[in-house]
Order: sequence, then structure tokens, then C-alpha cells
Amino acid sequence: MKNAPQNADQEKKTDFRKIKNVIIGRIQNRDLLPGASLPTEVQLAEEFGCARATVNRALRELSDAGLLDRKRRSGTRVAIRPDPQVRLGIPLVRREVEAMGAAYRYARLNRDMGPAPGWLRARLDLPAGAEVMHLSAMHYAGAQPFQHEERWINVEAVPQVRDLAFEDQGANEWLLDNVPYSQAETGIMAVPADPDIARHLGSHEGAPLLRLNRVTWFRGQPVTSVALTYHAGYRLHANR
Amino acid sequence: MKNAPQNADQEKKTDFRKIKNVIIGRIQNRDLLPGASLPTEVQLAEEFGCARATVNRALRELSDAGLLDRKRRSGTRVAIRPDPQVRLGIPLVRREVEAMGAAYRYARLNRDMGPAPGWLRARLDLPAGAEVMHLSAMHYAGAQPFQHEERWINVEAVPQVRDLAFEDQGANEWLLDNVPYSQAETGIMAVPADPDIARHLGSHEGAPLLRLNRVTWFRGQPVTSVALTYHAGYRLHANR
DNA sequence: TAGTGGTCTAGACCACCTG
DNA sequence: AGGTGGTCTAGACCACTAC
Repeated sequence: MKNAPQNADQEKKTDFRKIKNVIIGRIQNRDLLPGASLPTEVQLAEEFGCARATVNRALRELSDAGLLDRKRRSGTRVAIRPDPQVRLGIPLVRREVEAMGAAYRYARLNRDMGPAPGWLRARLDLPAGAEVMHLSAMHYAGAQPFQHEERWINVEAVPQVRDLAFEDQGANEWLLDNVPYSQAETGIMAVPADPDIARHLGSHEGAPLLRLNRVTWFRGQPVTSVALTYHAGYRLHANR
Repeated sequence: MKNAPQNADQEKKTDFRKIKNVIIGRIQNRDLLPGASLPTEVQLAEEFGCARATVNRALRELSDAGLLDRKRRSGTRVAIRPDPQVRLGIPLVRREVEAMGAAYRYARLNRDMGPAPGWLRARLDLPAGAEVMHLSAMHYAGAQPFQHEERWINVEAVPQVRDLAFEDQGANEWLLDNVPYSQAETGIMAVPADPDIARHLGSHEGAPLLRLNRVTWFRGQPVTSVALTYHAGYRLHANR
């Protein structure tokens, strides 16, 4: 009889989470050192008295989280000094401001169209002469400046923007609604406030500001590049 | 006959990835608008001619990625303007430097022990009089300063550090090896270089620098708090 | 070439929640 | 009260790769 593990306490089910926790515990206890092999899925399934699929899910999630390395035929090993993984949610400005209990206000500063400058063509992989919309805008939390946004949109990818002024609605929200679930590449830097941004954000020139750079692609086509510069003292944070 | 879907081309298997892609495609096509309900898992399983478990895995992963919201009884809906999720890997300094093709060098600046200052006690939730080790160090890429590290370690949580000088090995690596897979809370800010850090990083005072703050817990116990300040111009980046 | 993880299936029971 | 997702099971076949 291979089943009916019958733990001391009345356990209800097998629960892949329990398996995950046991494995994590063994690693933290140093029962399993970095680089060490784990038993095979079949062996673990016997140990826990469950189906292999359950063990598989537990190990797969730990592998996704970077704690384990898995290879066919060679088995599962404890990862060696995995880089800490951080999951950042880049909040939508409006939501973030309102979550602070402040009134959100959007103000467009500028909008114009023209050929993409060279550096932008390089970044978005655009052909010479590609037309882009250039937008700049501010986002406020109550009376306080919160974020400066400077954005370029590849008009060919989203021709509808020709008819949009983005006076009342931010391009970020419009794009999220109309070019949903695109892929993006994000960079985070500290930059000195240039005179223009300093004025808008109420900082002095050269003040250290956090800037988030984001290039977005939709089905392999470049859509938009944006630089979001936050007010002085802003802190991005993430758990795990 | 409910099975044998018999696609035009000879499809080998069902493949949850294919289901994911089809769903993503429908969302991108706006066949499925934000907030719209998807068919139930059973219906989708029929449509794709596969087992419900396969549909479940596809939808679960999309839900984890933030594209879908799922609730029992009420079903699966397309998420409304989900915050873009970014997965940041915070690279181990040594690895990052070596990946640049530069020689990594570590230099301890300072090490002392003493009672935790108030702000640190608050941050780590330490009792009055708790003893901490305070370390500062530099990480170099070849001759170039790369990162300044300032760290506090809760001695009670890791008493072994009393015997460690951290002269040749960075505390980051030691902790990764010896307090593995702890939980962490991470913050990212832009800060002005203070005179000391400016000198070490070769920047001028007040220069905008990217700082990563990280507090680490092991089994509910605070272990360490660290501020990693990168050289001017450093860019954190992430895909997705 | 044999052993490992990767995935799918068909069925089942359950927890949760909405109508 | 009943339908939905959440999970587990037992079994199967396959892909990859170390041996």
C-alpha cells in the first residue's frame, strides 16, 4: 500500500504549498546546500504520499522563483547564489496618487508631431523619417507636482493618436486601454533635474530625481518610449 | 463526440502555451475587452479540445501575470488596466562586474559593532539596545568605483558575524551563502551623493545617484539592512 | 539508452461566492 | 443552491541529456 500517508495530525490534503514550504525549510536549515541535488519527483511523491503532479507543481514554482535549477535527466538542484528577484509593480500614476488620498490632476504641457530624432529612431528601431508624436505632461497629487512625463509615440503603430489632443486624458491611460498588454523594457536611473523639469517638479536644478524609462512594443512593433520623472524623494518599492 | 478537434494543420499536442497565446491575442485584438468575461474553463477545454487542467494552467499563468482576474463562482475576466509588472533581478555585484568583462574588487572601508541607532531599530523592529554590526565597503569594476555598500547586521540573528572581519569577502555574499533565501523588502531612490560617498564613487557632492535599499528577514527575524549606492549613470533595467 | 523533468488527460472533490 | 475556479490523483507519453 503506497498511499494513505496518515500524518500524526489530521492533514486534510497534500497541498503543493506544504511541499514548497518543506523544501524551503530544508534549504534554510542547510539540510540542502546550494548545488545539492534533490530527490527525484517520484521519490518526493512517495515521501509526501502524493501524486507526482503535485510535487511537480511545487518544484516548478520554486524553480520559477529562482531557488531551484531543474534539468531533465540530471535532476533538480538547489540554485547557487541566485540573484534576488524583485517584482515591481509600476503603478498607474492616477491610481498611485488617489491611493495616497490626494486629488489627481493631469496637465498636458506640450504636444507636437514630427520626424523622430536619431536617438529615438535608434531606441525604437524606427526607419528614417518615421513620424512621432512628442508629448510632455505633468501629474499632480493635489497641489504637489508628482511626476513629469515625456513621451514619444510611433504614429505608424497607433495612427489614431493623430486625432487625440491628450489634453484631458494622459497618454499612459489611453495607451493602456487601446494597446493593451504590450511588452515593455524598463530602465531605472537617477538623473539631475534639468531646468525645465526642475521648474515643473518644484525642485532645484540638478536635484536628484528618479527616472523610469520605458519602451513599449506591441506585436513586435515599437509603440512608445516614455521617461517618467518623479518628484524629489520619491521611492519605488517592491516586496520579495 | 466531444474530442478529436482535428485542427487543419497537424498539431502535435494541446500545449498550454498555445492557449495562453490565443487568449493574449484575443485581448490584444480587442475581441476581449478589459472587464469582459471569458468562457469557463470547461467551455474553453471543449473549444481547445483539451483537459480542463490544461486550460487551468494557461489561465492561472495569465492571472499570475496580471492579465486576468479570476474569482470562484463569478469566473474569469480580463483585468482592467493592470499595473505593468516588472521583474527586476538585482544582480550580485561581483557577477554584474564580471559580466561587464571587468575585474571585480572588493574593499572594506569600515566595520564596527554597537547598539542599533533609533531609526534602524524602527526599520528592523529591533528592541532597545540591540547590537548591530555596521559595515561599509566599496565594490570596483577594474579601477572604476562601481557600488558603495553600507550595511547593518542584526547580530542576534546571525551571531557568527562576530568572528568575521569581512575584509576579503563582502557581507552580501556571505549572507547569501549563510542565510539563504530570506525575504526582503526593497526600495529604490535617487539620492544626492554625500561627501563621503561622492569621494568613494568619484562623483561630486550632490550628484544624483541610484540607491537600492533592502531589508532582509529570515523566518520572521530581521537580519540586515543595506543601502547600495551605484556610481553615477548606473541604470537598473528589467524586461517585461 | 535510460532516467529525469515537462506536460497532458480524465476524473474527482472541494471552497468559495454570487444570484 | 449551484456554478465556478482550485487542487489533487493516477496514469501516460514525450523531450532532453548525461552516461
